[in-house]
Amino acid sequence: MTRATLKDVAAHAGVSHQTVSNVLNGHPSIRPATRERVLSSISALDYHPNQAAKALREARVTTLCFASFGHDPDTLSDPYRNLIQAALTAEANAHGYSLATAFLDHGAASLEDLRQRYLQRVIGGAVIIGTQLRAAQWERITSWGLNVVLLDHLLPAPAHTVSADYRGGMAALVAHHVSRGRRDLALVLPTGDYGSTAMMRRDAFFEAAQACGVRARHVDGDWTYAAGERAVRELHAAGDLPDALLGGNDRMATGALSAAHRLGLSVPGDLAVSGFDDFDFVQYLHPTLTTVRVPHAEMAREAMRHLIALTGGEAPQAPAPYPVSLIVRDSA
Amino acid sequence: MTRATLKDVAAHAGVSHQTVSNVLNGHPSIRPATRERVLSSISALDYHPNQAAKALREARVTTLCFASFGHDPDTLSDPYRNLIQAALTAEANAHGYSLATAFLDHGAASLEDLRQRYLQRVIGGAVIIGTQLRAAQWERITSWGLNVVLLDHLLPAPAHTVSADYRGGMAALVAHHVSRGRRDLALVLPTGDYGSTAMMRRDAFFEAAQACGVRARHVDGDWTYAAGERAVRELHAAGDLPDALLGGNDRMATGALSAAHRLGLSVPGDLAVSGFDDFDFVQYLHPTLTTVRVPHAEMAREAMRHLIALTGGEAPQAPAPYPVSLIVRDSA
DNA sequence: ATGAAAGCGCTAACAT
DNA sequence: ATGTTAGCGCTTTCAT
Repeated sequence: MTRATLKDVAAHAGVSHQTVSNVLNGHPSIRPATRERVLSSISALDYHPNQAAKALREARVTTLCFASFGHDPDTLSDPYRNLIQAALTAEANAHGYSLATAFLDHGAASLEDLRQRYLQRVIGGAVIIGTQLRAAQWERITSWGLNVVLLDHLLPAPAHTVSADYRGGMAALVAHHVSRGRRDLALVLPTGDYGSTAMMRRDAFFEAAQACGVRARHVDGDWTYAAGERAVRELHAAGDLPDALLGGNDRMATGALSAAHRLGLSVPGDLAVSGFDDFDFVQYLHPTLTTVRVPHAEMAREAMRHLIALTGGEAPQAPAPYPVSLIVRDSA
Repeated sequence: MTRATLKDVAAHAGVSHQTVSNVLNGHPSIRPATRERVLSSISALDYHPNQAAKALREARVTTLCFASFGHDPDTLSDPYRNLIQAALTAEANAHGYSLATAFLDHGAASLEDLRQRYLQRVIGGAVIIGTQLRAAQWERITSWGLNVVLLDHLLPAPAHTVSADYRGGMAALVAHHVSRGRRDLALVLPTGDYGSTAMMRRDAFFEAAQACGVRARHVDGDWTYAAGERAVRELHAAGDLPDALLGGNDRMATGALSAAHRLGLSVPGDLAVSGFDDFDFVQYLHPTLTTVRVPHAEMAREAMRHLIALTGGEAPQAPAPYPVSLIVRDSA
């Protein structure tokens, strides 16, 4: 079945193809009668504009990209990604853009792939989840000229970033643990590259703990369930278990809970455990998880709006960090 | 910065633009010397073909679509979606296609959106997760002429489906529960529409239970954590708790575990709990979850290969159901 | 083995 | 208010 083109509609309505185009693009100075005739021809022929032709002629790209890290199933299946993807897709579609996906890693090939898609006009911009992005990679990407908005990353302008008030969230969390009598806090987070919010949260953690006069330590962990479990097991094996373990995300907190169960530790009796994100499933853990809620979906929508503005040549204002909130449940 | 076109490369190499095109598309009858010259011009000018122009001229679409259900965070954040999306993306990119995403629901708008994208030549085909697809929706989609491959759905040809051996998996699972002394099994699954694998698994469940001579019942649940929790709570409230609860997926099993904890039931002592999927996080539940592993990623790759073949005008053979395997852990 | 001409479906610029 | 001409960047067809 060969689909109708502008010309077919024009012939059917007895006007020039340009008039049809004008009607479609809402141009002024079209006689109502003509407009009516064109519109009825359009629906009679079930005409739909060819986006490829439009894109070529207008020299603009109608696909944007969502890039995130993770090849292993554990990282891939982080609910975080899904929520963000859904929000980005909805926002992009609402503005007439399609959203493609890219999965990055720390090798050269995945970045090269993204660059190819940019140079071939397949994608016009990208929202990148920054949590695992390394400084060198960021520099490469910016050197291409691709419009990029970073989620969960904090870099000075001219970078475009959307982030949450992790500093405030961490301060509230530490205060909560201390108010419950905890005096020896361990935070599991990746070491973090320049601009990473992990770095910022770690700093906020130490500041807050120091202000409260309690012991604070940092344990390295790469966001996975396994990392949370390992952290607790190693601290326990070293005979230096803290009285509160702060997971840098809900997955690591889940792993920590699991390790506590296996070691026969009671939570929160022997060890308080908290997370960061507030994903759905943490209400179904045992015990239910105390965590910091981060408005990932709203942040993603803002990032997409920002990207679309950039793509349209605007210079949108940097959004303020999004407020987070402490959700107290049973684990801490 | 304006990017190089075929003409620019041609001028730089001192040949016609057509010759450059021939070199790029690996046409025969190009003198090695010419070819060399063209290639060096290409890299000198950092030329990259414009996909929009190519797509227009070749009248083909280079973007495929991944469509799945779910607007609520619980469904959205099912790890299932992520694993499948990553596999589909990798396979699509490997074949030179981009992958867009669509989120469907049971309203008319989301399907209309998909249809628009098809008619506007934005997407050339789709892989759809069938678990929540209704018969009426499926009929609408097929009426368009869009190439579609269904994941986790079972419809007779000419539908294209990729599925797993759920029947065999269910039989093995029931046999396992019975071998551990269970005599009263409850399965939580949606009621399921025509072609849904939920329907097939439910049938297999009753057949297997009957063959073993044990009691079997079906409880309605919509794949969410909340549904699993509700199932256990309601059975318990009714004073007719089974001795094994089979979650139709890992999320519902997780919810069931949570309910058991809150009701003070020991697992697997008072109640055995099993899942279906084998996602990463079920190893971190307490107790660890006995489940049936489904090779979602491999199935997704096969679905994408199938779709790409369809898009290329081939008539690929229907793949056999993928084998599943019982993973015994602590919960059953 | 290479070049010239035509046109995919659309919009921008100009003419009427 | 509408029609005509030109061309986005590429590939297909046909000449040379």
